[in-house]
Amino acid sequence: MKKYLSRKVTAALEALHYEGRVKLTFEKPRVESHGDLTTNVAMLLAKTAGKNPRLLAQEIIGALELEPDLVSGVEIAGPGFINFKFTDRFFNRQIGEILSRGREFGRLDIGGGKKTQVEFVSANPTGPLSVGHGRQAAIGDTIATLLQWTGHDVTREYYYNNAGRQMRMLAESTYARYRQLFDPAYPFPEDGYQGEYIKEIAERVKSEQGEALCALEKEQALELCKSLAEGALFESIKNVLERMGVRFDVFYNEDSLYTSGKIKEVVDEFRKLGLAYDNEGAVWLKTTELGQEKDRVIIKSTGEPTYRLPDIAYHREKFRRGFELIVDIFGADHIATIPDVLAGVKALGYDPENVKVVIHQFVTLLREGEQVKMSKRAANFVTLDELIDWVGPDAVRFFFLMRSISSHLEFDIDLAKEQSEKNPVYYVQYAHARIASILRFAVTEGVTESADASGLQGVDFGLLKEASEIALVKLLLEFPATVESACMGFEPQRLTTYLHDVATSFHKFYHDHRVVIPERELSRARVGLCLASKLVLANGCMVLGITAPESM
RNA sequence: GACCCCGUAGCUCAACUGGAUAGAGCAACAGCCUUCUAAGCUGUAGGUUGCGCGUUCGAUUCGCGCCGGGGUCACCA
Repeated sequence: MKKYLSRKVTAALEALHYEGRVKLTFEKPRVESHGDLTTNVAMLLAKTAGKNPRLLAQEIIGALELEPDLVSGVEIAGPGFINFKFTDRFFNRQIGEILSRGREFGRLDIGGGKKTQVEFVSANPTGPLSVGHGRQAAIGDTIATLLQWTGHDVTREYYYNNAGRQMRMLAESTYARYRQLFDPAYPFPEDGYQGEYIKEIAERVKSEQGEALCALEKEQALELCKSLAEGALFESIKNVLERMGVRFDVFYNEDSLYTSGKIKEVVDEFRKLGLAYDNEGAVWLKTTELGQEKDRVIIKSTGEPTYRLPDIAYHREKFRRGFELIVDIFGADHIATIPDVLAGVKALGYDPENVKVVIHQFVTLLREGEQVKMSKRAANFVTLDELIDWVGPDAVRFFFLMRSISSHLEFDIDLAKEQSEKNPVYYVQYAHARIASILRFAVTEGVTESADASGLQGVDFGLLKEASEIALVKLLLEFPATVESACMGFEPQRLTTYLHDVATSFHKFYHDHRVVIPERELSRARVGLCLASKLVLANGCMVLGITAPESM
């Protein structure tokens, strides 16, 4: 549609010798009465041409050569918009295209097979995943799928660290809880992890090992506790991710950066570049020379690196592994680390433009109208597992994706739990199930042989002329563009909003017109429209990672 | 104090990257099932887009300054 008009208007501009002065764009007007597409070229040209935009528009229209069976109207409106209206035929003939592309409808080629990595969740195995991780999992997984749908070669990656201070504390907490099973007075470390899950892990250690750890040297016992706790936590993390339908291709261990010498390599290289120096026993990175406000420590005086160093090394490895587009999904609390990492990567000779950092804001849970305060240390925090238990994986994913990434997300548990029939996700799924039901009925009544496109050869979709039919078709045809804009802007909420609109448009069509009717040809055309709607809903749900049920 | 995100209907949020008359869902009110799923549809009401300047044909969107909420500012990750 845009392509067609773009060709025609360009030709007109050339005929008038206005070509190349401004960028020609078409947009879908918000208001339906303004037509199907609009362009503002006349207004943009007005300045350089020194003419009234409405007069210019008139000139352009005069030079246009359009086919009347495709375009039914062209008019000048407002300050100088040129509005185009297409014929119903132009739209409804494209239903056939949706049907023939089927489960592929909405897929695009624009990525050109670009090797792309999406890193997300990346929580260290020190506790169960929180609802915040859940939002990240939903966002990351959906962005990854969107990238696949737009023709990128995508790797989903989880980066974790099973060494360091946090893991040490995990081991000590587990060990203390274990010892408390035998001696309730055994002291618990001051900064230990308070959560119940530590006690559960300790119970597991006891059932597997009995009293054996009490007899061991403490260091040895801690080592054992660490690996048992890590194993248990990773198992639960993978389990809950699986419940959400998230599967990673690669789990990348930070430790491998040390054992393979990559960390040292980076430090040496910074020294060689004159970007690293020693001061007060620590190694500093001259981030000031890289456009930052102050220099940063990369190796502490204790000899341990700060998080920046492995992060930089890791990002370099991403480039070295051949990723052309690197997408990092981070929570708002990690925002401060990004400039250092990007500056470091740039200093090492890689283009930070190829790293897209997507930062999402936090999730607030509401229960009985009260905000649920959450802290990993304190015992009161809602895990992702619990949230899924309450509202189900589809609602969890959909809710997490409904809001724009940069907005705080408020998740009302009671609403999602008690009034689930009012969830938008059910609204969308219901539309899909309803269509499935109609198609089954159409088959029973002999309108078509099967509930797919195979029985619809030679159907004349031109028979669809009703307002709610055409409105639905137009909306369905916007699916690929919606996938594209959701992907390019890293804004999955565009898709949830869109699917809700499709469901609304379908419900309205359903309400206005019966599908299975005596007029056989019209009935078959409507079956085609139902099928096309079902495909768009199903494909959209697939991208969002939620189910599209055949019945509810 | 510095930097980042947010501020849109009573509530939760959209708004296709600067377009025309700012839209949905809850909540409120009034209607619609003898018929393919009423988990649905139709209508009413609800707004100075936090406030003020500026940029231009045109601003919820871009810039500056305030106000309010959240976040980050370690030799923690």
